[in-house]
Amino acid sequence: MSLRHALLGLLVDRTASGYELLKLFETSLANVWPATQSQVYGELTRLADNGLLEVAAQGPRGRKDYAITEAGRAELLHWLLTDPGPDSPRRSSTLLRVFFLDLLTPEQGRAFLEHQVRRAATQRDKLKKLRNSLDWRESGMLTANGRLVLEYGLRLSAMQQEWADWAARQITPGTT
Amino acid sequence: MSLRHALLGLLVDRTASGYELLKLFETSLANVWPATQSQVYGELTRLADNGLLEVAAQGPRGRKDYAITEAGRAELLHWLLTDPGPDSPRRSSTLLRVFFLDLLTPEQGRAFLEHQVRRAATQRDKLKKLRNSLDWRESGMLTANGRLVLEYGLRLSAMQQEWADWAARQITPGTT
DNA sequence: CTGTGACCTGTCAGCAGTGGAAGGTAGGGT
DNA sequence: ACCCTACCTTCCACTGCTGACAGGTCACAG
Repeated sequence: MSLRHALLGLLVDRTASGYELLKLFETSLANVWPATQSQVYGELTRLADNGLLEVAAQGPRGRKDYAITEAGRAELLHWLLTDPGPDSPRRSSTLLRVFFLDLLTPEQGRAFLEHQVRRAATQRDKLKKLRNSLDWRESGMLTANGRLVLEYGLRLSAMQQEWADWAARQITPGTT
Repeated sequence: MSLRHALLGLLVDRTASGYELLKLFETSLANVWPATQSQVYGELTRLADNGLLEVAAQGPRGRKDYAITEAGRAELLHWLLTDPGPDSPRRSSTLLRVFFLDLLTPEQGRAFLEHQVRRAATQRDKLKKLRNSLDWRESGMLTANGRLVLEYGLRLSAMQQEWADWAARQITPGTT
């Protein structure tokens, strides 16, 4: 139920339409909290009903510019100071597969893990490029906080790559 | 939709009741693919309907011992050889919060991240204890594959701890 | 002035997952 | 003989999320 807070957060220092927010999700928040179109529009109307947002202006083609209200700011602040609890129990179909990996031949198992190595490496490259592309200046929110999150992604993919490589070598230890 | 495959996997070399499977989820698979009671029982009947499982025996108090069928084995194997696709876009309310961390005071932000450091450290300790408790022998599935997954958890929590520590120091750089 | 594509919003069916209620049986301890 | 606990299953209401469909308007190019 954090979609609402993501939206509130994006509207703190700017007003935007559902369409714009959608784009923002695709770019900045995609790796942290993806959301579909239906979800965003639905949540926006709900937030407006609850008084956490208000329609600041009506644009050209039915466009609605949403702005955060005082109540919305309060709610956001309150959420930020709340304990996230155990970060949603991570469900990973990849790790689930690893759990049953001995049902395959060692060759197949190694192939699977090496595939994961490559996947992680690709992800890592993508993030590196992203970092280099917008590093300097650009005060558009991605400065302070965005960099922290980006760094997390980098470290995560690095760790995954190393782990998968290690795991692959565990399977067929002494291949002379 | 991988719950079915988790169940099939658990039934590969043993037969079990829904109740037992539930316990297995709580212990071994909890960190990789948690499941609730309603889900397990529901999926089991569905799997039996589809012929991937069969009721091998009826126990004392309505207990049903499920066994995997040939069709079930085939399905499981097929799934294992399938590309997992991009591992479910990870939704993290913690990272979402980090994204909006500059709405708090630097002190509050640092406190938040330091809390994450501690959380990760706790998790790490828990996993370490788990590893030490069942390392030797014990061929109960946790030998080969389980160790790989456990190692993933250890590396993940280590990474999270280091990252949160680093991030906390990013916020108030020169505290003389 | 026509079409193509970007902009912009809304709704609905369906599924996976959560949480909890309800109901019942067997076995062990006192 | 009794109760308590562990065992064991089924059902349901609710939420978050997905994917797709449906509908409309502005802007610009040819």
